[in-house]
Amino acid sequence: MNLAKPNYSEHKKFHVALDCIIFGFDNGELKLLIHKRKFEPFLGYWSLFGGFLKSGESLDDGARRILSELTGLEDIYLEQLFAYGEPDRDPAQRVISVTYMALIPEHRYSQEYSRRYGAMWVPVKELPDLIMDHNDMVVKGLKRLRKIASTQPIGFELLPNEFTIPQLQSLYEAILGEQLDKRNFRKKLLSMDLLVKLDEKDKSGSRKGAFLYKFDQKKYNKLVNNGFNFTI
Amino acid sequence: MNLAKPNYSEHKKFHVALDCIIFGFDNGELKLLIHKRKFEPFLGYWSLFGGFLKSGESLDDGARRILSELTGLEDIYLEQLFAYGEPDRDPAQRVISVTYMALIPEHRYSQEYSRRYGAMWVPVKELPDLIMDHNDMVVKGLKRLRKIASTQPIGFELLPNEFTIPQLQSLYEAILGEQLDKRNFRKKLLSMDLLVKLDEKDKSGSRKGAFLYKFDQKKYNKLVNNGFNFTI
DNA sequence: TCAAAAGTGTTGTTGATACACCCATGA
DNA sequence: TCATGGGTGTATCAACAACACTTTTGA
Repeated sequence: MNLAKPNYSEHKKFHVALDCIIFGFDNGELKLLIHKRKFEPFLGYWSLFGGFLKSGESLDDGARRILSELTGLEDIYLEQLFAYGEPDRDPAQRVISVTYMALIPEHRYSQEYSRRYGAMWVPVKELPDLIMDHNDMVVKGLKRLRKIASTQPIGFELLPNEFTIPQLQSLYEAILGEQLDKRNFRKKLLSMDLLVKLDEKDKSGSRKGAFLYKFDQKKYNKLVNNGFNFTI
Repeated sequence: MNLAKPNYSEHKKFHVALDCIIFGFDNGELKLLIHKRKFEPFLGYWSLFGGFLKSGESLDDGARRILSELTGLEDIYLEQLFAYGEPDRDPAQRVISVTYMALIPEHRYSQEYSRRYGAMWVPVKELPDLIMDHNDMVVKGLKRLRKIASTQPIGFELLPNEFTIPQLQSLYEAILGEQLDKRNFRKKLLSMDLLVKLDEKDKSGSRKGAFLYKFDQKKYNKLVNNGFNFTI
């Protein structure tokens, strides 16, 4: 073999897939969007949203394409997590899969898409058996979500634009899997000065109603430039 | 197209490469092991240690194989970092590359291998231009190293089995890129009760000599099982 | 009028930081 | 004897955890 000028073609090629771990939050529960797989092997079994990488697109582009094809949504939070490549992970053929974590406010995902793709939101605590190594992917994704959510303000990606403090707390409790003290939580959040209080109240959760807030992205960006670190 | 039973073969395949970001520590400096690339394109240019994934092996196995081929070392710390897939990242042909971070105690890497592969330890602060997106990979790798080193006891992977507290501190200073107070550092480290003090002193660094310590992996494992969190 | 969730402050504890001097030794 | 790096303790401050009662309102 001529070491100096080998042709890449002597090396094997592989299918590359992208699998999306899609988190949502509703009714106090952290959920995952899964669907029934549309092709063999494992046709009809619960699976993450996935697809194959195409020639002209980057990994990020591919994940974004798959997500928007299957949900109709653009501009959603998406982040690469991990590459899976056990030789026998897909019984049909060798596939390298790169996972992405996506955060979707549940109300933005339409019933129509849900019907069209046989998709369902399931609480992460009651996750059914998924195909291949998809359950491992979710476990790893959940760990990453916890880590990221406690060091960056991504929780807001899972809520409507306007939300209440109790909603936000309930979201963090679901993500972190533990109860939080409401006084400490509120104190901490408001002390970071990232939320804008609105005049309006949301009365859906209680008779008294809770004030709505918005996350101030610009202020956050400024703070970060000055060395600020978000923590919950 | 029959959605129910598509054949994978309708999808494109890609070369998959593994690139190793190899950190070392010597003389108070954090270093990176790079070498002159042995094939076109970019023959003779500085590059990370890399290679192509083979059919039967997992990503981890592939990274481990490449590392052991190029260094002669087994049993070294290795962890997957990130997948790179921009369509034009390799001008010759489309290649998806998965990076791994490796930690090698510098004294374990032999001159012989260094000569054989044209490899060199360079301080991360004075990194030359590397091929393609390898500089990006290193930047990302360094960030991950900082994060991991401050939450898990992996610093020891970069030192000899027996080391002194000042050595350890100097390593952490190099990784974190900041000076640390020696009293606080020592206090914190010893309070975790993970180090075993030996009777011997290392006199290479000073006339007085500093006591040698060993990291107690078993004790650490036990502590972790009880919910212990390492932090520097 | 009452049930149910929203909202509010203080205190104690713990962990992080800042800081200066003596010790042991080989040259 | 002196220059060099090793080794030690305390005081202050900030962040976090624990904790209980009042308010509002629709039914």
